[in-house]
Amino acid sequence: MARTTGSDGGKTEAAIRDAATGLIARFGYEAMSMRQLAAEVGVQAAALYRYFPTKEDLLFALMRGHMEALADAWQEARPSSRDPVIRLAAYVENHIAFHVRRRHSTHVSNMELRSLSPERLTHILKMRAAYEKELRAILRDGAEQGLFAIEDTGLTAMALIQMITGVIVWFRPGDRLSIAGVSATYLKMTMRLVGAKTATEERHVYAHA
Amino acid sequence: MARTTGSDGGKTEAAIRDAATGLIARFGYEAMSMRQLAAEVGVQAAALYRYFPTKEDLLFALMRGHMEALADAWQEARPSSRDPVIRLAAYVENHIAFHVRRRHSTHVSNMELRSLSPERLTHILKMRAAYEKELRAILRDGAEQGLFAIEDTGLTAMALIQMITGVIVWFRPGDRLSIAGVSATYLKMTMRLVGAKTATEERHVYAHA
DNA sequence: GATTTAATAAAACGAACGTTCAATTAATTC
DNA sequence: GAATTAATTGAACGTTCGTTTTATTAAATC
Repeated sequence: MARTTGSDGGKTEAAIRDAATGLIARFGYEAMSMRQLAAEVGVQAAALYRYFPTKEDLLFALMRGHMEALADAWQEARPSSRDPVIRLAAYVENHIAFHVRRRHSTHVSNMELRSLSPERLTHILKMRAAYEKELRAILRDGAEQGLFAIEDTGLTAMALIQMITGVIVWFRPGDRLSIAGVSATYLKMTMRLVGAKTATEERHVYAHA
Repeated sequence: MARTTGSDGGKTEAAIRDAATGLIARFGYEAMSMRQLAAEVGVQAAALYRYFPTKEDLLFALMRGHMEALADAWQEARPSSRDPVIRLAAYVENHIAFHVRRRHSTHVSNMELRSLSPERLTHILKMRAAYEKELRAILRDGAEQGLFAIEDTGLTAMALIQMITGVIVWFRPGDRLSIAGVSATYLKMTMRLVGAKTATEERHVYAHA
């Protein structure tokens, strides 16, 4: 046999990306063989090489796609308001929603960086840095306006990112908690962590004093 | 040649563990070959099999050793006080100090769980669960005594663990920040995150009101 | 100092790996 | 409907992998 009935390049490439994301997330990049991936797609191993010249090209394509989707999602979710509290809330909510929605893809991008060539590693890290820079800007603005009580903007940004990305480590859709509930709780923790004074909290503080 | 002058089983095993921890942390478990490890130790690949029957046995030994060391460190650092604030501070400080000190080992234990057999994975996860249970107990006690403002003990514990373990992702000894400085900042963020009312903060709140 | 045991080297095993190549068939173009 | 292009197969290549076996030498024992 050779070309199969109904075969289509576009569909096959998408199927490869999907299957690879799942397999790498589950077993790891090194542990996934090209033959295993081909079997998952329903194709022979050689067919993969029409779409991705090497295994590493495939990994890089997945990671770049993930980072581009993340940047796009944030552009879409970014609020027009200049209020740091509103912007921080939007950042956290978009981050959690995106990463839960794309759990496997996130796992790949976070765990397999060391399998990238130095140039490609740098490329992905730059995309990540640009995204994280947005959070630091929000924190800096909030601190300058006296809305946040922050010791170190860089440290706080890293702590927040680790915390909110960590959701995907334990969260499973259909758990006792809904995505919305988890997101709301993480938002409250975030606001306390940065020392934000919300209207509610101020009322509580005054009542207490 | 065969047995070499000055060769010693105890020393060789320790050298294998050290070298393996470094190599797996850098390149990943699957990517590290037994020949590469042997070369790092300064020995032939076959010699490794006198100490660890299989590659997976070696990985499991490293992970179990890491978790045991973590449990020991916490037993050592655990305060006699029953005050949740003091206990939480001790937990966070010990956690950060331990993980920074054993960065490579931590990376191995956090990233390579999927290379373990199901039984061994369960074993390591149980050790981890026991350690994290201590944190949940502290948070629960603090919440019950009205010292912490926490929505969900389990969620908060996970968020805290992700946050304070994340230090090792970006922290490099000899950075612009000292371990003590980072630890102090993370402790403040922790206390705010759980809504702890410290003496200092209460004074500040009252002065503000 | 002979004997036993511990530690290692050297070579080899079969299996699996990423990748390539030539052949073959489906879909498209003219 | 013939010619061309796109998609895929099946088989093979050389390499590397984890692991085993056998032989050899250093250290420990008596």
